Amino acid sequence: MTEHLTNSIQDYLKHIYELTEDGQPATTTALATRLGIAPASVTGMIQKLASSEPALVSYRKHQGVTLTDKGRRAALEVIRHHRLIEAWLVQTLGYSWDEVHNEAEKLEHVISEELEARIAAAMGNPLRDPHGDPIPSADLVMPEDKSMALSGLALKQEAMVSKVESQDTDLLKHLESLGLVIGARVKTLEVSRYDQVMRLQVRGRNEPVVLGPAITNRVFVEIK
Amino acid sequence: MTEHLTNSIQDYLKHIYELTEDGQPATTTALATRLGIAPASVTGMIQKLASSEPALVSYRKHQGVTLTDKGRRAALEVIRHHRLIEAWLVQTLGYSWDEVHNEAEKLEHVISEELEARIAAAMGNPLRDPHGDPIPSADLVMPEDKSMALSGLALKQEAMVSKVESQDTDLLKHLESLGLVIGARVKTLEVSRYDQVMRLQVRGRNEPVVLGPAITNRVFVEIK
DNA sequence: AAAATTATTTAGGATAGACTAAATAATTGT
DNA sequence: ACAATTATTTAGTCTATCCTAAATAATTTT
Repeated sequence: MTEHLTNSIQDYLKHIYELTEDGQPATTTALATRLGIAPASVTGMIQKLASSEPALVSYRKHQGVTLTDKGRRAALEVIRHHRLIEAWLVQTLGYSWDEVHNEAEKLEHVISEELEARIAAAMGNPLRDPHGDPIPSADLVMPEDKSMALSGLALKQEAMVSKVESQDTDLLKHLESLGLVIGARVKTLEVSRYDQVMRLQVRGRNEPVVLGPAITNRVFVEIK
Repeated sequence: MTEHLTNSIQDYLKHIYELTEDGQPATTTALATRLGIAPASVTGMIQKLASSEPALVSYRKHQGVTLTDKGRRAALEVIRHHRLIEAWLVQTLGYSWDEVHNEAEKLEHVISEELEARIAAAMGNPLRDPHGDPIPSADLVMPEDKSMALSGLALKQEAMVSKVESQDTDLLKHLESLGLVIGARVKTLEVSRYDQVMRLQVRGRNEPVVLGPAITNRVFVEIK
């Protein structure tokens, strides 16, 4: 019984993947929040995914959900689609990074493997999407992500912005105006670790910028 | 009550549009065949579309269906999406005209107006898709289609191939091998009108080709 | 024009995936 | 450790869209 993966199921798997990246099972409520549906509905779907053949998730009451191998591969497939599409729309249709998310959210479920391959080939098999997130390879291996939150950077340390974890258009536009885009070089001038506030020198910019946790926890860097 | 148009409803409207292009209402069975579902299911959906506010189709029992103005605009929107996407995939990802149909069939339902506009702009607002079908304009006007079936050409008449009405990959490949692609110049050498068989000179090709109705009724031409 | 055939509609169900309200389990605060 | 709070699950519904079987209407044949 080769189960057809509906849009809805693909979304569940994608979000479970993201919620379990820290190694912890995903909770019903967290999933419900992300999916924008009621917790009770999530429980129902989870039970179905856990008892399907083959099972896509592994689940024990009140213990949260994790992906099985099958489920993980399906999730990576969707994530690969999403990130390739974002990169493609930005590169070929002049979208900006803050505009592509919703479009990719819909397209990710309907492109064929053939189209996926053509998009990837047309762009030379990119490793990152416009937000800096790694794009799983065609054989569904997620590239190692060596980035760390800006808030984790030590004093006087230099690094390069490698990823921004947000789909909030306003925030993304703001970051752009600060020069905090993928590839930007930064150096910490002052850090207040407790509340994750920092003063930062952005290469190519005269004035340092002062950032709060809403930003320092969402902008990721790699030490060069 | 702004009804959300589901994929399913968009498909109904698109097929009703195509079936009613000859001015005749679409029958339940014809629609069912095209949609690949049971006639009874079509009746149910039609009744719903006819009684929605605003109505998308106009319907009287046993008399078939036609589109209302609202319905026609919705159908043209889907058709515009479909044809723009076909043109786009062919032009930017090297698809051939016989491969894009299924892909467009899925994408047509999920692209935003914004993406539609960007695709159209990137291609200079094309008037025809790769099959030669007219692409409705952004304000949903279908360009006049002056083409006629190849089988309707008179003896010794010259014309240009302007459209091919088929999604059959094998047929499309065959036509390609005969040189019968959009833009090809042809001249009728011999016609057997009764059974729609004809012998045709294709410009740039040494030997004439002999064609039966499976082809002469699906290849359309414009007299230059 | 009656009979036979074909097309269409009605009636009754199924499934997917959401919801709410109520019940239960787990966690947190004191 | 017990009470209060929060998270999760169960039970029962709802909507969209499909299905099959049976009934009816339209069309075609004779």
